Formats: sequence, structure tokens, C-alpha cells
Amino acid sequence: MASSSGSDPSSLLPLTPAVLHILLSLADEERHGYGIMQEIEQRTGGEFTLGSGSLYGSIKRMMASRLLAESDERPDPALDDQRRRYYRLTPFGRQVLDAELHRLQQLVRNAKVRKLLKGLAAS
Amino acid sequence: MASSSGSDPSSLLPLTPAVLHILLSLADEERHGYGIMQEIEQRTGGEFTLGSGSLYGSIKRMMASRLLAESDERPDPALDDQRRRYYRLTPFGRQVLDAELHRLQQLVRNAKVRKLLKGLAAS
DNA sequence: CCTACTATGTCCGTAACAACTATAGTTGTT
DNA sequence: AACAACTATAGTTGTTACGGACATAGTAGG
Repeated sequence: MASSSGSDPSSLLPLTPAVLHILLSLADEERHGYGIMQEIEQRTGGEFTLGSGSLYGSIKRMMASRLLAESDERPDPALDDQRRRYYRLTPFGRQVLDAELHRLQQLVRNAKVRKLLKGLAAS
Repeated sequence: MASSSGSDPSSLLPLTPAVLHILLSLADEERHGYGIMQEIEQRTGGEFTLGSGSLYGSIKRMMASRLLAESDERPDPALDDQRRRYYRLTPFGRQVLDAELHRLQQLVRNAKVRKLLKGLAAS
């Protein structure tokens, strides 16, 4: 085996929109469920809304397939809320995100070559 | 309403992988079901395989939502097969494909800005 | 006290999906 | 002509993903 984690990252592709957005949300920092929901709504300008059913269901599945892990670290107690549960990407989760982003990049490039999409110089 | 077709193209986003690949497959030319299946397998290098259940189910739904229409034109009789049913994008289908490709392009760009993905000069 | 917001979670119906099966025409081989 | 392999469309079935509704409870503000 080449790397370290469970299985082949590309075997999980393509990701569902919910899973992709959750991975993107946790790429920079740990977040709790409700925070993930807000970040996605904010980042997509409200175009993509994640319902609580999709959110917690997706998190459960992502934990089971080792994309996410629950974090023990708590932020500044003044900013904390003891109900919160914080999640972070596992190394495997990062590999899967990377693989999916590359797949999408390839897809967009292909569309540009076929002139289905305008290509900008420094995109 | 701004354009012409049924409703707002972006209301159907994000597309399922099956629907996106079918639209991409029909972007350049009309194809029949089996031909769509083969083109997708070829274009993705075998990474994405569309089973017949997904294919014909997706086509049915896409016809219902006016993304596709059945074509009356038949190719050279020598190359034809009377069982075939040919499909083409409707103007609305093309709008939806365009909207989805722009959404993905934005997503890839965002990932590059956040340095989750390497950005090439002329991508 | 009441309301709104934060926060996590379950339940349920619907839609999408992949694998499997059915059916039948076409092509190539012997 | 017989047969197998391939092309082609379509239905069936079981699983998963999803979103909305609901449940529960803590926190903040009027």
C-alpha cells in the first residue's frame, strides 16, 4: 500500500454535495456541527443549505468511513458551549478531499477544452 | 422571466454525477442510450461507470424536467439500429449544464485561493 | 415569562442510485 | 442454420442520501 489510511481515496468518489461541503468546511479549522452548517451557507452565499438531517446523517457516515474524527480540544472557555462537538479532518479525509478536488478540476478543464466553458488566464 | 425555458436553471443544482455526465455526453452531439454509456466510460477513463438502471432512470427524469428531448433524426441507415433512441439537449438543458459548470469552476477556484489545490497558469 | 437563537439529534417519506434481470435485435463464426 | 457474443432498451429491487419536521435543551434578551 502506498500511503497510510484505510483504503483508496478515489474509491469514494464522486462525493455527494453534502460530504464535499463538509470536508471543505473543515479544511482550514475544526468546527462543530452547527458551525459547519453556517460556514457552508455563508461560503456559498446561501445557494447551498444543509438541513440538520443531512448534516448529522452525513457526519455519522463520514465518521464511520474515517473521513472525520471528533476532536478533544476545546476553544477558549469564554467562547465555548459545552453542548458542542468539534470535528476535524483525518489524514484520510484530506486525501479524499484532495482527490475529489482534482477530479473536479479535471472536469472543468475538460469543459474548457471543449469550449463549453470560458477559460480565464489565471483561473 | 429573463430567458425562455421552463424555470430557473440553478434551482436544479447541484446535479447528480449521473445527470452531469449525461449532459456532458450530449453537449457536442446527439447520442443514444448505450452510446452515452460508452462515451462516459471512455471520457472518464473507466473511473465512472453508469449502470443501465441509473442511465435509463436518469434519462426518464431528465426528459420529464425538459433537460433532454428525443430526436427524430436518424443517421445513415447503414450505421443505424432501429432499436436506438437518440437524445439531444434542449436549450434549457444547455442552460443547466452551463450553470453547473460555472458552479464547479467557482468551487475549484475557491479551493485554489484557499491553497487546497495547486493553481496552474493556464488552467 | 416568553421568544428567539443556538445546538444536537432522530424519524420519515422521497428521490437517486447500482446491481440484477428480462427481452430482443445484430453480428460474426463455423 | 445454429450458436455465441455483443448491442440496446427497459423494469425490478434493495440501499443510500437527502431534506423537512419534530424533539430536546441550554442561552440571551426584552
